[in-house]
Amino acid sequence: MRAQASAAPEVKSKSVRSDPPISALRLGSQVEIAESSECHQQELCLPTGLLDGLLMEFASVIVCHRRLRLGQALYRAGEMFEAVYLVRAGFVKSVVLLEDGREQVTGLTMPGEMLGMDGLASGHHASDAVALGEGEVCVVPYHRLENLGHEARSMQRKLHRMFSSEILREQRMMLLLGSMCAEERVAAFLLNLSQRFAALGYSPSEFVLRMTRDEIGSLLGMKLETVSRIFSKFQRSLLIEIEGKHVHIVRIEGLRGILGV
Amino acid sequence: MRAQASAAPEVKSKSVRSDPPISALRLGSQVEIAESSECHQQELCLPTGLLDGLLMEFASVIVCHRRLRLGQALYRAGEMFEAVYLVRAGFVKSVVLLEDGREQVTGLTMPGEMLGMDGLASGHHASDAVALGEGEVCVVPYHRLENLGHEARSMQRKLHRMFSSEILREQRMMLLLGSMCAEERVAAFLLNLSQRFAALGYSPSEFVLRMTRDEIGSLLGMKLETVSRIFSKFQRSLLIEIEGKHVHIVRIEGLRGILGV
DNA sequence: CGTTGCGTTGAATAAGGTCAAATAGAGTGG
DNA sequence: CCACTCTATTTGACCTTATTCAACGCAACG
Repeated sequence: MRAQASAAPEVKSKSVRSDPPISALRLGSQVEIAESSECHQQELCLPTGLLDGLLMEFASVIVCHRRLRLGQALYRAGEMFEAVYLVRAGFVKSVVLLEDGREQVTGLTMPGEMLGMDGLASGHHASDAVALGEGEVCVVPYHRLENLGHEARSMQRKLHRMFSSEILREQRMMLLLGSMCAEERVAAFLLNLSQRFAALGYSPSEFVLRMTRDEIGSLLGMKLETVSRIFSKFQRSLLIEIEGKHVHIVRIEGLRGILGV
Repeated sequence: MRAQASAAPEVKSKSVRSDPPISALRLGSQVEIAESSECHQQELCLPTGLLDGLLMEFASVIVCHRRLRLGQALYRAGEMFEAVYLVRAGFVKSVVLLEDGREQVTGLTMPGEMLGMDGLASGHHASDAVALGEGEVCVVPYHRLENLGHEARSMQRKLHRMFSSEILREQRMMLLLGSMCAEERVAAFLLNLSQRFAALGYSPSEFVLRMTRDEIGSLLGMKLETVSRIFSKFQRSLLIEIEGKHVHIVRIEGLRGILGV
């Protein structure tokens, strides 16, 4: 039916950007990171100058950038762990596979966020990291991080906090998967995205999903049909407008209400 | 309310111990940690001399031990984060609460394992840690860990691995919650326990659950009745024998089969 | 010895999953 | 530029699974 989003779905996200990009984000100091001039305009990216605290802190140990295209893997499960990655532009999904072929999306990493920390324990990555479109990441070799942590106590602590944040994120995910019904999960998903887009200086009420219904379902522990039905239901209740991957949150309190907040 | 657990059920776990406690565990070196003489005999505890790599490594920064009794909290959500904890005896569950009162058990920590790392990111614990019976933990103040990591690079790496392991554990939990049916979850739960008991030198086929059906259900994302039904079903299929909290795994391959392994 | 918490079980119900069909867009090759 | 294919999405009908509600047994406890 309403399959649409032809020409420029990605471009839209750009037009949607509303807040001033270099707005009130707690920036500690300035940073000598390469300008994101190479960043494709059609991709959601970390606005130049708007850099997450993390990204700034670790700027000095970034050895290189890596471009990714749709479906390309940053790393795969089983590969040697050598670096963690800061997403600079685009979206990356993390996927773990069960022996029997089932797979589950365990995370979605947006610009300004870090991924890859799962590989440290065993020395090998435990999941696949796959780009959901064009993107770019900063490569942060682990041994450099070690040096950094060793030299400055404050750095060490930031590193730990980074790990801990990932633990928290997964904890919240477990809560979602373990104790929410399908509607609540989808509402929580949309609210979470909204908040993260806002933190990047983009509109919190209008954005483009980078995942298919199937991927969203995998992340939220449900089937793609269920995701689709719930999107449609939210639209009928005038909570959102959705057309393909383009989402407009109309009544954010309504979504919050579903979560009982 | 939930006061129970006085004398008997715990004693069973002792009689169950079968493998020699000081068996083939990859111990790196010996350790100068206080003997676990104070360890209550009726509690499952880290056998003297059998210490997890982690526990050994961090022995020098353990400032004190803390006894816990049933239902007592090691920490609660919102409390200041000051230390992580090594479980020496007994079991501890981690619980996170939703605003609306719902709660979910996010983890079960057994002797030799560490908990509390969730508090680092914000400086406040994000979950409650509650003892599932008598127990004892080693208190490892975070600032001491920092020192350790700062001084020795190898220590720093071990610390990171510890964090990473927790991330992996939660990732596996997300997989369980997001893509397994109820029977598979229960089978995975039993197999996981079996493996962890074995690592402690206890029988992998016979052990005592320390959680109620309700707590198990919360951990596995299902209702207590469902847990009970599945235990009964496994018993009817002669995969396990179960009587209250006492479990005997009869056909471990059968359980593995359910997981499609 | 009644009360209370925990566990088991059955019957009814609800939530999601499965299967199938229809539509539309995006991409491909001529 | 068009025909064709492939994939993503939506929706309906039906079915399976797990939850809900309720009853009951058991053991510990005051």
